[in-house]
Amino acid sequence: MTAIMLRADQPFDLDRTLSCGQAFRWEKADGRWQGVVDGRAVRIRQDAEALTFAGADERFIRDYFRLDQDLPAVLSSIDRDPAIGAAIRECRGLRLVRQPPWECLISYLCATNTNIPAVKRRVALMAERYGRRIDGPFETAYAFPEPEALAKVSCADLWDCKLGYRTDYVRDAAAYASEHPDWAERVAALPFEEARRALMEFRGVGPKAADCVLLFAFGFFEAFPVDVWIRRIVAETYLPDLTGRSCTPAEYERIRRFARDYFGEYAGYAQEYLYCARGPARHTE
DNA sequence: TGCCAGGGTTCTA
DNA sequence: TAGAACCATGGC
Repeated sequence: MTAIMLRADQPFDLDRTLSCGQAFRWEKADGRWQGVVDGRAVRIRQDAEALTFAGADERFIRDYFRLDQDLPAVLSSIDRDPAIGAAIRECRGLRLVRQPPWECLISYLCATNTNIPAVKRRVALMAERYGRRIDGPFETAYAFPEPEALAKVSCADLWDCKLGYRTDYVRDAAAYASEHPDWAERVAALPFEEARRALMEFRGVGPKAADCVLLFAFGFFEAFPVDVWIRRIVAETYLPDLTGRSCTPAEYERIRRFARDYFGEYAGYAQEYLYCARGPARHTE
């Protein structure tokens, strides 16, 4: 086991960070989190300012959890009103992790019109069946399958991973990514709006999924994904003239541009804090 | 049992 | 171009 002593002036809340719904491969048992990230089976726990972990080195842990990002400065920049202020107080220490782009893309392809437990199940099934088995600090861990591995899977077998109508989207993305292994590097090198358009070239990736991948994998912090929860919060707090229940493309565009102008370059952090602090109907872990 | 969920695509007017 | 229909599944 390796330990990091966190700086008192740089808050970090492991529980908030891993339970807020941004990543789908972590589970908590006996006070410890275990998950699979980028081919590593990682076990980690937090006791106050001590972060103890196995399965990865300190550099990887710092990079994945963005421990070197100045979180107080980020939160100060988005703390614009009592609503986001309350979310910041409730969830202080939540950090946006740096997810592997390929896994993040497929995870959010699987996250359309569904709930978080179902997404976790789909991702876990794909990993168990088509991912590489990993030795680590806990038993039977599987890496998320590489594009080449998923591209070879039959439609029926992928369907059996509970993907439903998303099956063809995953197969198409796997075929493309295996033929263009530099796809993520090319997206990362683009300006934000161009990167967004590039991600939406994948069939099954619309504005919401693209914004999630930009935020959670590529570190475009101005991305502001609008799901049903965020739309509800924005309508109640910031844009009361929003009508109806569905989010039309024009409305999505209006909300994300409002958020970028209002919260600034770290609007994505505001989104995640509002999402994490949302009301009592939250999902179960 | 019905509604809802980290939506997107396709069809139609 | 906007709105409606449709899509599979699982939690509650």
